[in-house]
Amino acid sequence: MPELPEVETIAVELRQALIGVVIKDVVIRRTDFIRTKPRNLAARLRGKKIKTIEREGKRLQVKLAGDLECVIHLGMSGRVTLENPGSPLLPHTHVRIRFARFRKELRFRDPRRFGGLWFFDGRNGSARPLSRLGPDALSIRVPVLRAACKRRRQMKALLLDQQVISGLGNIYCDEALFGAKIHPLCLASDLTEPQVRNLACNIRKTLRNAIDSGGSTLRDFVNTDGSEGVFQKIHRVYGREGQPCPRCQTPIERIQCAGRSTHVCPCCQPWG
DNA sequence: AGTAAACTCCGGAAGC
DNA sequence: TGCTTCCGGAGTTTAC
Repeated sequence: MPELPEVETIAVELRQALIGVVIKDVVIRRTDFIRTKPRNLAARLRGKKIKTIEREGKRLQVKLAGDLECVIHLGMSGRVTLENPGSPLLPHTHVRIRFARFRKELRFRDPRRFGGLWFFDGRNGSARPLSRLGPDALSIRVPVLRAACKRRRQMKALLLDQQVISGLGNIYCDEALFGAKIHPLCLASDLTEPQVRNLACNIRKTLRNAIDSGGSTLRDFVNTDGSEGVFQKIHRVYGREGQPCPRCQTPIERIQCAGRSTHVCPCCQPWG
């Protein structure tokens, strides 16, 4: 499940490899994986240089020469990889991008197809069917969070809303709320000023920590049972139902919040 | 109006 | 072994 830390790691790696690289051609194996595109996309991509690669929330934004732009969203099961052109195509590889004078090709896999690619130019750019993103969670500031918390809404539901704050998914919501000792079902409008400050700090810290350990840990575990190892290393409540809270040893509980499975320490995160 | 819940997409994984 | 059920990011729809 690529969340902000994974997307950030991917952005760094793609940037190192692909800035200044020129596209040779694009193989679209599933047309509906391309969610929006200008006319004659394939022809327009040919020969275009990659200018910038940025992360915005859980999305990747790739800017190309000639006012072309690509937004990548990985959804639940999306993977983007640089591979040798000859290596076997894994199932659900929907798009391949090959380059001039760069040996590897970029592949997009996504079994569940919750993700996708959006291409824009000056003409379709104004009507993007992508929602506007709130301020980035990795650098969320107290005044912004304070303003968001004026609403009478369950705290976790608010944090999951990408239009309020962008980048937090199910896992890091639980982790940040645990860090701040705030119950996910708390009304945002009931938070005290110290709680807001603490939460802002914990959102940044949780994500930064995941990026820092993810960068090395993810790589160490590639092609092994990697996700498991990383999981146990950095998550304190997520996926730990029944296991002792790392702070107070009380068993972690799993509840439902905003339709998502939610992990909480009933002792550290009192409700009401 | 603002919030919440249900529904949609889909296939992997878990459970029976 | 083979079926059914659950799960979820995010947009849309529906209801309170």
